[in-house]
Amino acid sequence: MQYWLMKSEPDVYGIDDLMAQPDQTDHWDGVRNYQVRNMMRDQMKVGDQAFFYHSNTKVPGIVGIVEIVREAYPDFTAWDPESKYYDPKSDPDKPRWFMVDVRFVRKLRRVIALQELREQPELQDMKVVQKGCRLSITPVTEAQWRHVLGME
DNA sequence: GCCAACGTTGGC
DNA sequence: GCCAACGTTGGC
Repeated sequence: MQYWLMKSEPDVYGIDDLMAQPDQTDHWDGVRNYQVRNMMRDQMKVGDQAFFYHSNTKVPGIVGIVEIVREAYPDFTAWDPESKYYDPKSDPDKPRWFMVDVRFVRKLRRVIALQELREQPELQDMKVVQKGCRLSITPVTEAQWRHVLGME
């Protein structure tokens, strides 16, 4: 089992939006970065767990936990001209972009702010605390996962 | 294949 | 809203 951190802007799609879905499950659409696509497509497995992270907000940080419940399949928003994720270069016969389905597991008892993560010597190597990290999905080691939960 | 220009991300 | 970081695009 692997661990991940998945970023989303709460103004666009926050953890409360996921909780409001039927089965508290939704697809993670809109990934338009090749590195992230490759991780999602090649490495993410059903049963993996991920931190749900709120970015671009007053207090960015980890707010909850989700689980991968469906492995990568084509991101159909790439073919929808009405979607803001529309990509005319994605050929339905050879999909360029992929998404997974995630299910809400729980909220953390409190938000663990990016600032706090940065203060932890044990988390120096965590991708999300590194300068200039713009990937919306990053891997988390088991040690990092446990450490974050210990801060809750 | 280089690289400047441009666009996006996301913390602050 | 600013701007640093960095990915993508496209001319050459």
